[in-house]
Amino acid sequence: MVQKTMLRPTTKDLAQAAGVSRATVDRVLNGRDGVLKKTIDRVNQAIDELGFVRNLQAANLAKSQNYRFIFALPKSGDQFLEQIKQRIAEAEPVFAEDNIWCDVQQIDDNDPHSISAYLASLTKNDVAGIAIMSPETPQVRDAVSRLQERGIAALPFVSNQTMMDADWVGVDNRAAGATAGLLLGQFAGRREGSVLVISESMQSRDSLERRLGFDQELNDSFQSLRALPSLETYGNEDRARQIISNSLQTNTDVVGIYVMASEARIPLSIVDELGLDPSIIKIAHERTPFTEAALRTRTLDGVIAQDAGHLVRSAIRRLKGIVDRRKTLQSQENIRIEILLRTNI
Amino acid sequence: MVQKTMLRPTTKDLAQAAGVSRATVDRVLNGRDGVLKKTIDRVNQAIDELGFVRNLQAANLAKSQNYRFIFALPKSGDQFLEQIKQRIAEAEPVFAEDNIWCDVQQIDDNDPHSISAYLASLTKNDVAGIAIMSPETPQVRDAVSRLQERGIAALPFVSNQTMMDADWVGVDNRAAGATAGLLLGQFAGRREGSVLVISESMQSRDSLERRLGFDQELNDSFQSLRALPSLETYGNEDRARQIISNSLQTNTDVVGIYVMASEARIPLSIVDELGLDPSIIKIAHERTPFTEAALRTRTLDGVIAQDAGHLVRSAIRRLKGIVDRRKTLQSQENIRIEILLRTNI
DNA sequence: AAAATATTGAGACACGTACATCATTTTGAA
DNA sequence: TTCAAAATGATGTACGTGTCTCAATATTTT
Repeated sequence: MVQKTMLRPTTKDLAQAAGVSRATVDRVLNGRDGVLKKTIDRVNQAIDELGFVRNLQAANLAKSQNYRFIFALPKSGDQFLEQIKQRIAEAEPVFAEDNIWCDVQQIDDNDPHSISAYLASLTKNDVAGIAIMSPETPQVRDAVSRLQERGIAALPFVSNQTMMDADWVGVDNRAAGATAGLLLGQFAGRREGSVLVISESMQSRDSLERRLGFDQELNDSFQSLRALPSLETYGNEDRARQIISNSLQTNTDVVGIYVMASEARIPLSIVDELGLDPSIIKIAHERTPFTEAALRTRTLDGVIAQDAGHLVRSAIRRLKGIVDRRKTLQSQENIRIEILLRTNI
Repeated sequence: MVQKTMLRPTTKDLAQAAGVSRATVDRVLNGRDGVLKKTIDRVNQAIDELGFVRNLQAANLAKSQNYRFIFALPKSGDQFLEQIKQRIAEAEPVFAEDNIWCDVQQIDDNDPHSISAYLASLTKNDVAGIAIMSPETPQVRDAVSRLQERGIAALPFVSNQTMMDADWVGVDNRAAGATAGLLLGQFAGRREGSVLVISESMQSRDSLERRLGFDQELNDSFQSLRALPSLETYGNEDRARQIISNSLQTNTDVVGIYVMASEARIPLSIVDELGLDPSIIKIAHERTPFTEAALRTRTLDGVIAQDAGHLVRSAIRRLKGIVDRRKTLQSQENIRIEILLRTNI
């Protein structure tokens, strides 16, 4: 049995080392009560000495644990949302072998009541965890807490959450805006002039934070550039055309355009129609088929992105980590602010 | 048994659906012979119909499969190598619960013979897979093939492999060099002048490919910039000081410096000593404590990096994927060329 | 001291798959 | 038809843990 000593210790070994029975080891490991503190310590000491790590696979098998996760996404969506759905679908067969099953549930994100009603309807039997992408409202906040009380893992996902809450999946939008500012400022060289800022709406926290970071960076490091007030398209193409061309007529010294919205296609097509000086620096957000193509054709100079696949997988891993009550790897779950240029698409 | 139908099907269900015994299902699933083609088809059809996915955890338990992986790294190392070792150590406790155990083995990478001797000594019992970071030589190449023949998963890691071989973990160094070129070119604005290129040695494939991409990008898009011949430091500080100051005296029109070596500290400190015009654009490779600090203090304008943690985890997942004979998620294993600016560190 | 309670032990079964053995059926060839 | 070979079935054990039940102690209370 020389080999035996090389293998990882089991609860049986642990019981022997601690001088207790397997039943007691189980009581300690799973935090059941009715065990003397002295005994608990003895077992924990043995755990350290042996370097015991529970076999998660065997444990899950015994519990017939399965990981059913739901991604609650908004109904109406841009290309970035499509990317996310695609990544979820892509991840499915791979995660399936790990006993992880993901469903997408699309919810009307304009109606906080319907979201919280949906969340309230979920049982621990239906689902082990849920990643929620929705604007932050008190209703949703409440529903999330109540989910957690019922033992369902819940995780804010990508969108619009307060920075206070460390427990979410997404990027620091202020830093993303600052990065956009730095890139635009540097790319503009020593030119002077104003910068067009286009967003879909300044209602969302995303937009506000990006704008904050962008302005701050421009103020700090590129004082020759002047950021104009945000133009809000409300997702309406006609309106977008109107306000963009208006603004370009009024401001003849535009040297840069920052498209803050995660749907860059409409604003950029309009800018393209207007036939501006190609030396004007254009920065947008999120990797989509459109922005990729635009980078290649040099219609776009840079893209600030968060990797949709990474977001999805990180959410899944974090949900699983919560269910397993285990430590997650912080550095892995830090979603990076990516900079895409035409050379590193 | 309403619930039962909602759970994932087992081999038992599969046997029933296919109208065969569990033993035959086992024969089909594990590719044993002595089964009629007709029967195999019937089982496969049932697999599709039921959406059967084998329970990897249960299978591993039954096989008492364990994943022992080795990272074979060079002995001599820069800060980037330190980063990698740190990430491996960091990943350890997290992967341990998944029954994955990683060891680091440091090898003299100047001696191809000692590497291949080491690789030849490994048994399938010792180790399930190995990630190898070493310059490409015929000896190593051979040793790797022989590893695979013996059923040990082997994976080129990070360094110096031919682009031909799709099965490796690392970034496209040509694209990384091009990205450095694009960033430097754009950041330099419309200035004209020459660009200092500093490397440790042009012997390695890494360096050659980076240089290739860098030059190509400068030629294509920034013709006002002229890249000087590579300065090779050979990791020697005195030599570095000598050749860098020499070059700067000869070329008074330097507007940018590209540090291609993964060890940026020495060249950049020297440049710093010489007290150059701070408007000179400086680009380096790899995230290290030094480059992070340099970005913050604006000593450095941009860093092209590959995420060490991502590299490590990707290698582990890929090795595990090979051992499990399962499909891996391509998009996940694509190592991104990261651009770090001071706003997105 | 007796009774009640708290703590621990011993053992069995389950989870889904791998793997082995032996029995039975089917098939093909002589 | 008969027999051997091939194909399939039936069944048991193992993997490491979770979760029961019931018995055996140890400790406290009355």
